[in-house]
Amino acid sequence: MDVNHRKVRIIRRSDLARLTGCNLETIRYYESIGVMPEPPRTSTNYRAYDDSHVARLRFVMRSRDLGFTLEEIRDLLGLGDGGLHTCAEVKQKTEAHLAEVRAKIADLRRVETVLSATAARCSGGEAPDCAIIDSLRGL
Amino acid sequence: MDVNHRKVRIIRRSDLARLTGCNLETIRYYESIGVMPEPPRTSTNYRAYDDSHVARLRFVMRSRDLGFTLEEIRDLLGLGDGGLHTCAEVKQKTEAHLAEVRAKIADLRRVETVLSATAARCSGGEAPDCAIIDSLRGL
DNA sequence: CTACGGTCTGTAGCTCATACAGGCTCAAGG
DNA sequence: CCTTGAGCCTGTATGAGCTACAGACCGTAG
Repeated sequence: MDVNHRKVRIIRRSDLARLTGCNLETIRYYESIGVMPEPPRTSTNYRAYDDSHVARLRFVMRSRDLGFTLEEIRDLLGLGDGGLHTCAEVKQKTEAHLAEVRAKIADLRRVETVLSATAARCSGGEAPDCAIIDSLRGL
Repeated sequence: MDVNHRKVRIIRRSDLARLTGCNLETIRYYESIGVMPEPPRTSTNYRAYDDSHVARLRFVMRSRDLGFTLEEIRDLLGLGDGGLHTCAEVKQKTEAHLAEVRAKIADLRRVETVLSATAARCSGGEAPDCAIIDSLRGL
């Protein structure tokens, strides 16, 4: 009869951090900006999370890894005024983001080309003169 | 005999912004953090730049475009305590940065793969259920 | 009972800018 | 000469996305 007791065993903030790999303080930050819900509290005012919070935070972190902004994540979660509610809306957002990611890759490839060409021109000597510096100067 | 007069014609902050494409306020910001030097002032306290400032700011902006942080740029310019003074040091910094850029490209490519696969699975319908959301949830 | 560690809140700091308020200054037009 | 509008000056606020710390409270092992 204390099955209930076992089930209700709470997850503290530090546990949630450990379970998700999220920084402890970031959890509180996410709560403050509405990306994570305000959890129930213990009688002594400690945050009491459960499995749903773990899943939600993992979702948030995974989306962040994929480069979505916190605003977009709020949208994806269907929160806030402009929450997305249909699959079509979510797909549209995802594709827009995908386009951004591809543009960023193209940018970085240009950067890579310039940097590797620049480094290759460098003598690597002890002198303060440097081909890299010169080329950054646009000489 | 007023050759000197012609030579000393000053570049104002707005001119520097126009010549480099840098935002007006950003110039002042760069000065405050030591990436740009404090220029001489006119008798009425206006900043008085010259060609060397134009070159320097172009160097900074080009480096920023290539993804160097302002801290790294300070290093490249040989400023501050840990200023780089030899070609070898500069080359080392450049190659480290190049490695970061390549890592970032690899990251983004993974993101691209996930996002495009996810978007492809989406029905795009009117329903609130969504394959994208589900896959972000890690189901 | 006393330590030590975890939690609470609020707030400051970080990076890389951008923007605005309120006060000077400069150049052109009347 | 005076006015007017643009441009400059300073300091400070804002933005995202966190991170960190101070000072107070709580909880548990020894």
